[in-house]
Amino acid sequence: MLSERRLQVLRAIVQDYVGTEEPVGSKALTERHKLGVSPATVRNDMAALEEEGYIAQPHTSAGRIPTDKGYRLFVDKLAGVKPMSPPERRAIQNFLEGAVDLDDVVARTVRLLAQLTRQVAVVQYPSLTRSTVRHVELLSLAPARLMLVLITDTGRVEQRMVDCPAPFGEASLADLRARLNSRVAGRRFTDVPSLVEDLPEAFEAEDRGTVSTVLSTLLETLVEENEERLMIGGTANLTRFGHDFPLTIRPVLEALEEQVVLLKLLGEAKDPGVTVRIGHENAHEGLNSTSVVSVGYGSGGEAVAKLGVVGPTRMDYPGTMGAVRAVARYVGQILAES
Amino acid sequence: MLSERRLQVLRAIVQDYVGTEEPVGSKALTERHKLGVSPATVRNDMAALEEEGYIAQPHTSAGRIPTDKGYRLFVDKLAGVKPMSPPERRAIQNFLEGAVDLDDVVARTVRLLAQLTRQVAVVQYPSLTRSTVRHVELLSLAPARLMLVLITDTGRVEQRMVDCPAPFGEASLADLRARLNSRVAGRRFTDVPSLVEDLPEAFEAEDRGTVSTVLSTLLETLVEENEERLMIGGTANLTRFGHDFPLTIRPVLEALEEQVVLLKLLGEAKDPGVTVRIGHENAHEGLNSTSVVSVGYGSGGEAVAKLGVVGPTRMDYPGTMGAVRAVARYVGQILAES
DNA sequence: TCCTGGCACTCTTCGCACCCGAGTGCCAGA
DNA sequence: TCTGGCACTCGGGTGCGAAGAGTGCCAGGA
Repeated sequence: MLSERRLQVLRAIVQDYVGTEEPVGSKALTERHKLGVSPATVRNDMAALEEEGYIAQPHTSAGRIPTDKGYRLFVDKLAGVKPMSPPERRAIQNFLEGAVDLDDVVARTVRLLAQLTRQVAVVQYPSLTRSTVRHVELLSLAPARLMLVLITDTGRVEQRMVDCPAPFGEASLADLRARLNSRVAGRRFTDVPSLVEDLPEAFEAEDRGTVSTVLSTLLETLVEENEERLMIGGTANLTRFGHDFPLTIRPVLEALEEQVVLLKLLGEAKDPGVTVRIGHENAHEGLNSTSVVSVGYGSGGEAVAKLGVVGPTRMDYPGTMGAVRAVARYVGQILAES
Repeated sequence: MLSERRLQVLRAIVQDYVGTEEPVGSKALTERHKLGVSPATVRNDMAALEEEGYIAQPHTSAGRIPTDKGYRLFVDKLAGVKPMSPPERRAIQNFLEGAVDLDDVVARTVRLLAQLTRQVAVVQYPSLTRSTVRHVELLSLAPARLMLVLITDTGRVEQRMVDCPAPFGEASLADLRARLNSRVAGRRFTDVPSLVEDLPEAFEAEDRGTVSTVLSTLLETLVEENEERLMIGGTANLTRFGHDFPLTIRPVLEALEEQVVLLKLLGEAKDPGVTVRIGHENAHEGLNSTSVVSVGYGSGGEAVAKLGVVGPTRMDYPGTMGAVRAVARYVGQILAES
């Protein structure tokens, strides 16, 4: 177990390194932090911390920088979440309240997060699977062609074309629309399949094929998780990454373009609170020198999607976590109101 | 007027510089291109080209690189559009045909363009203003709350909330829905305002307020050009920009995040064919060292939106123009089919 | 037992001088 | 009008030495 002072030394190293972006030495540490001990003592502590794998030196005779393990300890034990100041909170709220529709909410959230954290922001659209159905609409586009429109309680709209096996009359269409809505409106997505199972039986034989097709399209839409979209912003902040960054930035940009990777990344965060994945803790190789700070957000008490930021492992964790948490909270509120 | 040979020299300089990314000297030119003259002659030609502002040297005693003006001449007079090869065409078509909905079409187009050109691809969603209305749907969410859903012929869906000044009965709603659709379905957006102008008069006095509100929301949605969205991809290709690129890449990333800037950029291209904007021809400062190759695309004969790529001024113009043109053509086909 | 000051050692990072080569401009001659 | 030759320029790479930052270790003191 590390002594209290050694933990303080680690904390100081992390803070200084995050601030200066340069390896921090024993002398500089004692000057900038009131540790009450001499550089020599700090050197001993540093040697111990290095032994344990919390810090490392880029080359012999350079200062120390925290390792992933060091950041992990820092995040878990040494630093809390820095709450947003009241003015910041008001600014967040004001900015989000101007949104006119779901796209706008997400777009504003991305910009806000990117600005607050000065990092790359990722916001997942409210997921379908955990939402409830607000309304299902059926439109006849051609004799044997329907459009299915699904509206969720988070204001999201999905549409699908349906090619009917047989022509479908306007009366049947109205009937189906009414029955469908009376059964599923207000219900959770996961409950829908069992609720509509026996619906074809209520129709004439000639219409059953079409009804089944419509239903299966609806169910497909409901479970289509890979359709989950996300929005990214603040990529310009990647340029603050480091000096050697042509090599660093490229895999990150590539990873950010792979929606699958990002969705998986956000999905991994299971905690109710803010989740931090540091460096190699990220499964994706291109993100091995980045940290991901993510959190779930939702309109009710329950999370329907995730949002977060991606930045260098050398980031201001308390501040970033605070910003992410605050934004998630306010987005949830906005979604609940709309 | 420049002699034929000098134009050839310029062409050779552009081609070599695009290939090698290094300033090209007179000796190297005569070795790599069969100009039939000695380096000394080429030097004279180069001096003339430099005098005219088509090329420049980064420092004394370095090779020459083309200026924006030089690229402009190259694009206008010295190089055509390189057509895609049949296999490439087939690949494009196959890739786009797998798309399931409009979002998917746009997403695939972006990826395709980025891969083909190895540059940043920008695709604007089919614009509302030039489209026609396929269907307008009205849903009652609460006694005094409606949702307006607008479906366009390009498969795009827009939804808006409408807060009614007075409760609106289900019968009135059906009436409005029917009248609205009979008037505007299949019509162009620009014609809609005059078509619905007198609609409130057909309703009872108590409903007129609501009808007007619905109509004005609809009209707002139709003209809301700033709502035009776009999708960006291939930003990782920015890392191939150059050596000094921390400074170069940043303003580009920032410009790419400003949708307004990009929309304006694409919008500027008025030509029916492929438009190329080189370096300082781009109004936005951050894009002064990039070129934008863009073209309109559409489902019918008419363009409904734009797409293009953003890359360094040192790019393969013929190839890029060919790829952009081909992709636009096939996207148009796909949209027409759906 | 733990902290401290001192000291020798290790590396990296300039700054500087230097050379080399690519490329140029110009000129005289074909 | 083109060509070959020649002197000149300048950026990039290399080698060396000094400076500086930082470390590890050790012996002495609370």
